Amino acid sequence: MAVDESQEHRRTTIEDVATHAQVSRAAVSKVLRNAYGVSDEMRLRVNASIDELRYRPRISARGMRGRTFTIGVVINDITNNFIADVLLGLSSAVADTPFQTIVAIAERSGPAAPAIESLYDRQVDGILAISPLADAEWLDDMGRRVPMVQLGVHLSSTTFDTIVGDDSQGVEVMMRHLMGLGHRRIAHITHLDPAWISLPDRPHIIRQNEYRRIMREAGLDDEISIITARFEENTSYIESRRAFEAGLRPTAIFAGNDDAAFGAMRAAAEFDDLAGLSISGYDDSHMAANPRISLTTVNQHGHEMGRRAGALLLERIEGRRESRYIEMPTTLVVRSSTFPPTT
Amino acid sequence: MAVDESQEHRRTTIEDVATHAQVSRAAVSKVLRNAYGVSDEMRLRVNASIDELRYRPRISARGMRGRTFTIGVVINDITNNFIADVLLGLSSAVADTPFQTIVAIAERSGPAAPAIESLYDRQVDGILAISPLADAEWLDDMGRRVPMVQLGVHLSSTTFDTIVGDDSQGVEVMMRHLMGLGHRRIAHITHLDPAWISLPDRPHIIRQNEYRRIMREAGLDDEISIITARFEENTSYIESRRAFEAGLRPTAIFAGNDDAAFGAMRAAAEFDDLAGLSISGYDDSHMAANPRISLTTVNQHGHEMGRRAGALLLERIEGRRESRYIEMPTTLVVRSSTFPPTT
DNA sequence: CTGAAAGCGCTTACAG
DNA sequence: CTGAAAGCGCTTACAG
Repeated sequence: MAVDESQEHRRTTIEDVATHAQVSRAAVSKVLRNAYGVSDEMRLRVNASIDELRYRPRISARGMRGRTFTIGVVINDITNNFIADVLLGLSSAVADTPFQTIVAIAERSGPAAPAIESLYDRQVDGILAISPLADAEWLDDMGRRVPMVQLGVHLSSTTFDTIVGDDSQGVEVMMRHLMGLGHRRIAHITHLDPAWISLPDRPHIIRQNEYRRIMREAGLDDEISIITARFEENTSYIESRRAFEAGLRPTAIFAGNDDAAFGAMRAAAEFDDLAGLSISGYDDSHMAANPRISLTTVNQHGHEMGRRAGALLLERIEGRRESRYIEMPTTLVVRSSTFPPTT
Repeated sequence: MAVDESQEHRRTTIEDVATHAQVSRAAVSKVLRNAYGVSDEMRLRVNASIDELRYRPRISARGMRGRTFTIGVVINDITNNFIADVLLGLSSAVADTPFQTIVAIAERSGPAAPAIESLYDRQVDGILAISPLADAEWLDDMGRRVPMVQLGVHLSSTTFDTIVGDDSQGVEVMMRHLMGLGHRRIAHITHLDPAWISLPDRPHIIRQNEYRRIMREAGLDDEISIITARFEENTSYIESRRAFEAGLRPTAIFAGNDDAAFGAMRAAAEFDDLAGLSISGYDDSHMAANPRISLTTVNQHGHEMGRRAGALLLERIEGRRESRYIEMPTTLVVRSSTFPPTT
């Protein structure tokens, strides 16, 4: 005997508890959900059995009759500090509810659809999609199928809620800061989306367009120069380096994201005549505050965005159907990586 | 009519597809799973209906009769680069399988149990627990319930597999490096676990013990000094600062983790007489390579660890029952943050 | 208060 | 090749 005891990972079920406590499955179910109509004596007995057998109900089975009490989040970059802040904010909004959060990680520059569908297949009660790489119509359709909040892309929908940072404002305060210091030759680092996506309102596109607009309005059309990289340290390093080698000599670089700014820093360090280059970013990630980095950047208040996204999602799960569109202000954080031009 | 069409988020079911394609549910199920015994004509018809209705089977319902094809990962720090590398490695191992990965994030210094149980409740087919903050017996019991691999803690079990970095070796090469540069007054920054946990073999404990052992064996008992912080930039900044204010003046600091090293850097920058302080870390995170940081550190090969963890987990899911214990070598990465003592 | 029964959406033997 | 039926582990009306 006992030969196969640990072999099969058989789960304890509600039936086991019912047998052990000598009651019906329905009774166990009621105790589980604190439903009305159970005697104290029965409740005690059932709870004892639950503890003794270390029973935990399967969410799947539960989900067949209703909710799974699960919120799914889709992200595409696990090291991104802004996303980490958003997740912390979401946690704070969800903490006192019975909902659990699970995260699906989409491929870095790959489509968000597989990750979103994977959550949908697992029957989450709601989805938070962070800057998803997906078509507007596809997202619309998804919003029809499951309560959804989208964070980052300036895209309003009738089927899901949207919460974005005020990217125009963020870029404006940053550009005003740089121009105020006396910079005119300001380059911008942007993120290249894969060719198959045509979603015009992703944050980096807005930032790039605003950069162009502000340069033009300042009469600096000729100084506009864009380094096309990715919002990631290494690609930004490579592309910045390539641009510097090709002769680009701005007095300031405004990177569309902190990681891209870090990459530009690394590249600039390799050119003696770029010692006086000002560099700024976007996101106010943790390392931006490091004294050796001390990056001027734009804080998007990710924690608060995540918290509000969580609140919106809970409302939707509870039945709200009208769409919300929220734009949150940003804050300029001035540090020592930006200073007046030295040439 | 049509008043409630978008109101209820009703899902398309296998029944809907069967009706639409004029076949039985069993037939749809077979097409779904590419099972034998379906005529080409029927397959075509069913697939057409599936596409038209955009039908996706519920994993929950599927899971009731078998697997959910889901791997659950538990992490406690979303911004940690080492963990990000592990996740990428896991993805590469799981990429060509039907398994999907979902992540549950445990509270930063809180117990891992709720996150692990949440995955278990959702009936994942296997769990990868990264440096879980949990009792050994509790983990043992969990391993009996579900295929599990634990990464990080030097803890061998009969119910789950373990994969760890060779922390002793990592500390040894780092200490040898520092001592080789001529350092004798070497301080160590460690991580403080919450009081309720008593798992002696977490990585930072091993690192601290090795540091002590090597110092003693070098006859440097009197120079041993430990800064107790957390493996996180800000706490490390605060505690390092406090130690410096109290008069601690090492020539080198070996932090048990890169983020802790970054915090120490920030603190040291505030003391003029610490300009010649060497600082090193552990993990080889992305920012360690930044030219302004250029941190000497230990690479744990997180990607490879994650890949092997994924392979172990798949084996377990396929039925292996004997436990594996794998220890992976580390590599010293020397950069410019360490140099001979200046005093 | 308590429990028998139906049902959620799938898959799996099993007949035909 | 095709489908009717049972069953997975829960919850939910509904009787008693």
